[in-house]
Amino acid sequence: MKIGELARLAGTNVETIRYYERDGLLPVPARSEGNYRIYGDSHVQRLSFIRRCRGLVMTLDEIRVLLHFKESPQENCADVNRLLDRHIGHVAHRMQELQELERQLKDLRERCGEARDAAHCGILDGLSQAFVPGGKTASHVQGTHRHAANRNLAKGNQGNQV
Amino acid sequence: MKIGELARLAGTNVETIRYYERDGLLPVPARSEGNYRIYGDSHVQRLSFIRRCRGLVMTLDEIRVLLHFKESPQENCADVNRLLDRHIGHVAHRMQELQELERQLKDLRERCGEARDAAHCGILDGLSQAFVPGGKTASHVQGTHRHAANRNLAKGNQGNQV
DNA sequence: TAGAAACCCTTGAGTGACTACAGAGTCAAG
DNA sequence: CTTGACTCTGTAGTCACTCAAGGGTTTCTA
Repeated sequence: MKIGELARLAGTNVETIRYYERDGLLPVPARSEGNYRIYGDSHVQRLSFIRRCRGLVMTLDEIRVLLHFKESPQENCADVNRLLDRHIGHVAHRMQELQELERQLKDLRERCGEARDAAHCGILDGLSQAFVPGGKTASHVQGTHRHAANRNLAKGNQGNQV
Repeated sequence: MKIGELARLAGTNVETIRYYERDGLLPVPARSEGNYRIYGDSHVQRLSFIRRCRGLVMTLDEIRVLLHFKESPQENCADVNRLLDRHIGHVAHRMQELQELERQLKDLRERCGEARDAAHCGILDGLSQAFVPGGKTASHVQGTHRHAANRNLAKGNQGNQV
């Protein structure tokens, strides 16, 4: 099959497939006479695996580790477990941060019930004072502002994220 | 004061300040004889405002709107309220996504209790099957994977996020 | 069989909000 | 006068794509 069909089957778009190939996540496929990439079932499997992992907001590097284990069935999978545990930790951590963030934002929102002139807006006042903005962040799960073009995965944003 | 002191006072780093200047968030400051940027209290105020907003995971564009209102005290602040409401919505949405994500990851993790060979790892098995990876994402709040160098704000990642 | 439409190719740039680095200049202390 | 801390500009890198230009190939329809 050609790249367009692979894209449809795996729910990706074509540029992403070519990007994964450049990035070494997908093997370089055969080419047709007209220089078109030619794929088979194994590519569908592998790409689907990658997209499912991305749907779980793993980084491409994490996915690389998982792919390595898929290809080395005799190895011990303890690293897979560790990777997933760490990833779950990231997600949990990010959720805590967001909860704190939500609390702060709601606090702030309550400072200005109705519209008035900006000089007396409680929100702007609040933002001008030094309330403490939580702590540090060290996870990799992202994505609240995302405007367009997310086709069918929980990408959240262009980086990777939990 | 010079840029280093401003950075310390506002809890930013120096490159970020220059970046904000290029990006139009901070006014172009005066220069010393030796071509050093010279800042005053108003810069500290403004930069701190920006960093507090960033701590609440607002985008630089959102912050630009807020700065505009701070500078136009006679205008009606209804847009400020709207902006914050939308932002809170983004955060809430992202939290729901993360909850779903956590559920899926924990499901997956339970498939492989202890280490064995990768050929029989329930996690790799699970990732190879077609469980549905949630829905689309359209927020802008990010950040679970973030590895280093987050100094003192809830950045989460390099994009912006809720 | 011609032409159009749909598909594919490569290359390069753009996204957001920084971060890092190279190579040079400035300044204060010892 | 040297050392080291600080600053300057400019450029490239981050992450995971996404988009567009400018061309070639294949397939469908008239």
